[in-house]
Amino acid sequence: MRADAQDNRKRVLAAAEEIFGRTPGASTEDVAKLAGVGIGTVFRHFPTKTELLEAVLTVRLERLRDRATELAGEADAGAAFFGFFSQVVAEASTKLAIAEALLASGSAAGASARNAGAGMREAFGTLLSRAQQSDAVRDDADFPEVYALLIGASRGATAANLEPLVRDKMLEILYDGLRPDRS
Amino acid sequence: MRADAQDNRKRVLAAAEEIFGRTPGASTEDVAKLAGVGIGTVFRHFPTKTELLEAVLTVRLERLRDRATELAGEADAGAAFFGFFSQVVAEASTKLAIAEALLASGSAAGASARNAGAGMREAFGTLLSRAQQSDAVRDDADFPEVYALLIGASRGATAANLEPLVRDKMLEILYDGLRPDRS
Amino acid sequence: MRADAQDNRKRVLAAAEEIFGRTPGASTEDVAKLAGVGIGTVFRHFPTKTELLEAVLTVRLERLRDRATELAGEADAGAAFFGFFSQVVAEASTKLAIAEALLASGSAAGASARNAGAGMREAFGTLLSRAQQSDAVRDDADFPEVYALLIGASRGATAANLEPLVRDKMLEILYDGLRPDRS
Amino acid sequence: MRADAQDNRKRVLAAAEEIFGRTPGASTEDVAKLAGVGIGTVFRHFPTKTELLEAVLTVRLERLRDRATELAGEADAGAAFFGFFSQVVAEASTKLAIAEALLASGSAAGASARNAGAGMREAFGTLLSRAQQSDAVRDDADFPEVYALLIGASRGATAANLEPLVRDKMLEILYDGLRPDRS
DNA sequence: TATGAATGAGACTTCATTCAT
DNA sequence: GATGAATGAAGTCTCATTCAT
Repeated sequence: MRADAQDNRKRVLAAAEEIFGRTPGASTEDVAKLAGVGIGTVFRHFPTKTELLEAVLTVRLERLRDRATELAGEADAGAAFFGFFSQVVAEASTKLAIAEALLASGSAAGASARNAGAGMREAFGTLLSRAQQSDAVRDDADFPEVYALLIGASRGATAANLEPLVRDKMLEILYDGLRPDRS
Repeated sequence: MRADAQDNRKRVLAAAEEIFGRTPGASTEDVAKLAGVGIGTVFRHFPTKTELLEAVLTVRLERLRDRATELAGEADAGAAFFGFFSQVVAEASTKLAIAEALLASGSAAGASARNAGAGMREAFGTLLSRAQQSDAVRDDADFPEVYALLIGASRGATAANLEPLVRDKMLEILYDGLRPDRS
Repeated sequence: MRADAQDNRKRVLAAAEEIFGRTPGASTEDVAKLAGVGIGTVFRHFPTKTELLEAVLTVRLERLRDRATELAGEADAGAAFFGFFSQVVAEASTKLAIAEALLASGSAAGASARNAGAGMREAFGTLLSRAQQSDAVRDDADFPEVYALLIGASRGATAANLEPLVRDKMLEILYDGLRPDRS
Repeated sequence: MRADAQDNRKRVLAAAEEIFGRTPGASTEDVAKLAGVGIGTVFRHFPTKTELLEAVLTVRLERLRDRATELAGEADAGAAFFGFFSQVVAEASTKLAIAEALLASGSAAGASARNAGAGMREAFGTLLSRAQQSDAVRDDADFPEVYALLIGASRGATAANLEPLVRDKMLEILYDGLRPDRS
């Protein structure tokens, strides 16, 4: 692919992330406008609106996966786990809007997004295991429910449009539930 | 209003609840078809798609409010609180889809839905206070964060499409966080 | 026809005259509301919106015909002619709106309105002849062009939404053209 | 704008002028069909039916303004004035239908049409003044009533669907009224 | 007869997608 | 490759007309 084509692809992707993060119902034309390209260019790189949304979601998920992988190398496993959890929740609103837009487009996420999601979940699973091994998280919490809590906290924070302070208090309650019994 | 008109109104509302619960992006025509009436009838009862969505959401919220009010009379305040919490989460998926559809229709919930929402929150607040007075829920948990947890758990369960078993384990963790310190 | 049916018919007609005079694009429902009857009643008396409009127009035209016939008996033929002319122009706006509504309904005026129109034109023709015989109007002005002037002045006054003063000055110019040569 | 787009814009405008001139209540689809383009194309060039109608009306008014301006340079001021008057009346029917369609679309003419109208009136005012200065039109006729006569004659000719001969006789009467007193 | 709820064709408008330039 | 004009299916909503109550 030519260099300028590469460039355009990136600009479209960035524009899409911004627009769909704000307005899940935005039109493809809006994306083109923000990216500063013609609408034809958007469709050349992403033959379908669904594919564009998937690409955006994939980028987001890969970023999270990378962050999780990075944190997996840290010494304090508990801090790594809870730090990642908090960060995901803090950044949730944009990503969720995108996921919803994708859903509304009438398609479950395609292969690439699914892969990125799987990678992210795997990395998060590692963080969880290590936190449990170092006694920072209770042992009887299995991955599915912890992951559901991550999703739920993200969505709760987004939907209620929580102030950071309230969000932190919500997470503190949740983390208390996740920590091993102190008795 | 005539009896048959009442009937149709109910059928439209029921159809809308079912359809939008499944497919937030559904068309008004779909609702009419499921209700077995002409599209004109839908618009006669709900002059705007937004109003239809609001009506559906209002019904849902009123149902929850009534349930909360009812539980507020029970002897075991802790059981009442956690029972309501669990029920809301269990039934969340449909209601959430409706709320999303409403949002996508470009309007914050109107007066009636807002009222019903406020009523529901108030009743839930009462359940929380009583649970705290009877030492079933920790005292330092204020309403905003607890409500955010309710929303979040609902959305998490819905989004992840959790099996009941996993959902219960998720809630168990959450409830542990909400209970007073066990030390 | 029963007395109350007669009554309803009149009320519908009056309401239609008022509404269509103001708002040529008004709906039949609006007429029913103003008349204080159900929409079914409107359609029972006037099976078609077009027929309703025609009835209204017919009433108007008959009123004008009667006025012209009445004036034909007056002594001063010139005063009668110009008086009628001025009155028609002054009252034009409502009637025109109705005629337009009828036109927009996609039908030339039907039999009854045509008859009433013919009657009115005939009476106006008599006024003109008598005015010419008494030297109040020039002899070389034939009916078609004088009638066109009547229509035109009516429409001009209506369209331009003239103040009465300007309208009178306009008519004065026109009347000067209609009077016999002053040499 | 690309050449082919320019072309289509013109074709749509021409089609609209023809259709709305004949049938004020015509649908946008009809315009598209006559123009030989998809309905989407009509809306791309004129995002609203109202805007399309305005554009058509503006074109018409600008044409008249240009003609008036052109005539203002002629030597015989009287001939210029009466010539313009006659031409406006002769071409009135189409323009009027368009103006009505615009009115029915629920909007007073927008900026561009208003501007064009003002320009036309100004140019017509100049024609009038010059005709008065050269004693071709009576001095006590002010602009408002003369303009009302122009509108009225146009509408009268249109509404009555006059044959050219009758129209000319009507105008002759009107012009006699406008000329200075011959005594 | 009166009522007003039901109907559905048709209007305007949006937007994902295609294709000539 | 890029552009943006063209397309038309689909959605929301209106309203003349019909029909059950």
